[in-house]
Amino acid sequence: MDNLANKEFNPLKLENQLCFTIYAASRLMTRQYQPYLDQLGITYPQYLVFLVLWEKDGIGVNEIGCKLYLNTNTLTPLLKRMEQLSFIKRTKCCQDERKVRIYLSEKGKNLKEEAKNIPLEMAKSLNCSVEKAMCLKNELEILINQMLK
Amino acid sequence: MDNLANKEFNPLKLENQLCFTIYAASRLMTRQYQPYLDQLGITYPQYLVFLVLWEKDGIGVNEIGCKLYLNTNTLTPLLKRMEQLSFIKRTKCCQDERKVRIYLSEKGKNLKEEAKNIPLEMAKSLNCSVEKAMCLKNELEILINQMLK
DNA sequence: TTAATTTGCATCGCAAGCGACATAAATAAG
DNA sequence: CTTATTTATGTCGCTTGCGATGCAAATTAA
Repeated sequence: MDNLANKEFNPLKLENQLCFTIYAASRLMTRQYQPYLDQLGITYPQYLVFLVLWEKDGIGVNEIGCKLYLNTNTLTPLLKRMEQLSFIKRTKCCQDERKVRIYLSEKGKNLKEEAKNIPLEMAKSLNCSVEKAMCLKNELEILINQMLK
Repeated sequence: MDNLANKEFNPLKLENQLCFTIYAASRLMTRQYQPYLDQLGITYPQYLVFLVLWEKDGIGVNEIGCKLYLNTNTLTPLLKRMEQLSFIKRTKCCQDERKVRIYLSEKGKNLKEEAKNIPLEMAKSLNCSVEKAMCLKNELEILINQMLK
C-alpha cells in the first residue's frame, strides 16, 4: 500500500487499527441483524444459541459455550431468559446431576423455519457474495485460532 | 471452495456464519488486549477513546462517537468513569453551552508513551504482519461501509 | 419577539460479557 | 470409607452497548 511505503506508519492511529475495525464491524453486524431478529423476538446472542441448538439439540451449557466461546457466567442468564420466553427447556441430566441439558421447545424448533432466509437476506443487504463472505471468514478464523492458542 | 461446489450449502450452520466469526474475533481480540490494558488500568473501549483523543484533544462527545460509531448514551458514562480515574477532564464549551469538550489530563497524555508498543506487540502475538492486518482491515471496511449506508 | 424545531448531551432500563468467587455433584487419592 | 480435587453450573458486581426518552441550549420559522 502507498500508505505503508510512503509515509511513516503510526501504530497508534485509530485508522490503522485492525482491532477497532473488527470491533466496529461486530457491533454494526449485530445492528444489521436486528430488524430480522426483532421479528422473531430474539436478540443476536440468542440467535447464535439457536444456531447451535438447531444443529444439535439437548446439549449441555458448556458445549454451547465451547462453540460460541462463551462462558457459563454469560450463558446461564442468557439461557434463563430464553427459557422465560419458552424457547427452550433447561433440565438436569439424570446420569450427572451437575449437567444441565438444553432442549428446544416446539416454539424454539419452529423458529428455524422463520429464520431460514435471514443469512441470505443479510448477504444481499451487505452486497456480499457467499464466496466472498466465506473467504473473509477463513481469514478471520486464522486470526481466531492464533488468539485461542 | 470444495465446500461450496460439492455439498449443499446450509446457510443456518454456525460454521458458515461470517457474522459469528466477526463477533467471536471481536471478543477474543478484546481478551487479547486485556493484559496490556490492565497494566495501564484501562478497558478496551477506553483505549479506543484514548486513540481518538491522542490524535485530537479537546473534542466533543459527539465527535468521539462519530469516529467510534458509539452514541452518547454509551459514551457519557464511559467518559465519566475516565474522568473519575482522572485520565480526562469534561468541560462545558463557552460558545455552545450544550457541548462538552473532552480534554486529556497529564496522566492521560502520559499514557500514550506507555501504550505506544501495544499495537506491534499485539501484531506479534497474533502472528500477523502489518501488511496482512491492513489488508484484512480494508476488506472489513468495505463491509462496514455497506452497513453504514 | 415568540413559538417550534433541532442539536448535544444525559438518564433509565435492560441484555450481554466477563473476572472473581460459590456450590454441589462426580471423581480420584489416601 | 473418607478426604481432596476436579467438573459443571451458577451468583455477584462491574463495564459496555443501545433503544427510548428527557432536557436545556441553540437555531430557525412565523
